[in-house]
Amino acid sequence: MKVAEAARRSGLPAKTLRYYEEIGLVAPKRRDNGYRDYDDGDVGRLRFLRRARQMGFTISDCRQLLSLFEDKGRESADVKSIAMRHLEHVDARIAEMNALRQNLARLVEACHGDERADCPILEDLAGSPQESVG
Amino acid sequence: MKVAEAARRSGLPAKTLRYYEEIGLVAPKRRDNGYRDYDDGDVGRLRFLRRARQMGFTISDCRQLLSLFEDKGRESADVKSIAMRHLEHVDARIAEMNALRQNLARLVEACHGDERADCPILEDLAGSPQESVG
DNA sequence: CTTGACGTTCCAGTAGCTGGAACCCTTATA
DNA sequence: TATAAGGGTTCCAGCTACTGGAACGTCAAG
Repeated sequence: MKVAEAARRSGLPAKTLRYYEEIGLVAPKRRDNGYRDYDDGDVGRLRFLRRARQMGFTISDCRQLLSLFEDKGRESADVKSIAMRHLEHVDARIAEMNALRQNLARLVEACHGDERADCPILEDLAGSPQESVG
Repeated sequence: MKVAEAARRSGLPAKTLRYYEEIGLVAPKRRDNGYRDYDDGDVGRLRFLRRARQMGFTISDCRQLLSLFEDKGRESADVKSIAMRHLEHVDARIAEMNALRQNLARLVEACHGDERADCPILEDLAGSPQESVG
């Protein structure tokens, strides 16, 4: 099938399919006229990539996961190790975001938000003059 | 002061100071020899930017916040509006991340992670063959 | 033979820096 | 006075993971 059909079936934009070929993730055959020719296996790999990306795996992770997916002699420990590393990364990000969120919410609440110039948000960003920067 | 000292006092890398000048955020004077010459006001603006960036504001938001910071006739409502929009954005991201985290944790738990090829993580990423995509 | 819908490649841009090359300025020392 | 060290400068490339667009090729229908 041509790129538009593979895009429809995989749920990814055609542009992304071309990009994935460029970086060596999914390389379809070519027809005589130069058109890409995706088969069901390619579509399966593309769907796999779409879901892995949705889960937040990097392209580099996806490359390894896809290779494990194709390798019938794989060990599930290798897959789990990638997923666990990613989970730790996600947890760290969530913790950061939550901390940041608390700060931000506190400032938003403190700001009266009217026509006056006085603003705790700006004051906080400016910081106290004697603070150390290290 | 020269760029290294301004970097030290603001807590930002010298590279970032040059970048911020390039995009028109903080433009120090120049000495005759072409060296950047930061004053205390510049350092204040740089610290402000560092903290705003730490809070997750985009450079575009930072530009507006900095301009409000400098404008003594500002209305705090304008600051609060930017911060609230950012807070909503952060909340949305946190919600996404939490959902993703649940999925990922479930899969990691389900995978025995040993020498066997069988792996629920890969199965999930591959998806059920009859699932709809469109 | 033209039109239109597809396909192709290649280049640039996104956000926010970061690294590095090639070169300039200043000061201290041999 | 030559030179080396340790700043400074500019400019270009690269990072992630695409996305938009230009310029052009291919194919089926009218």
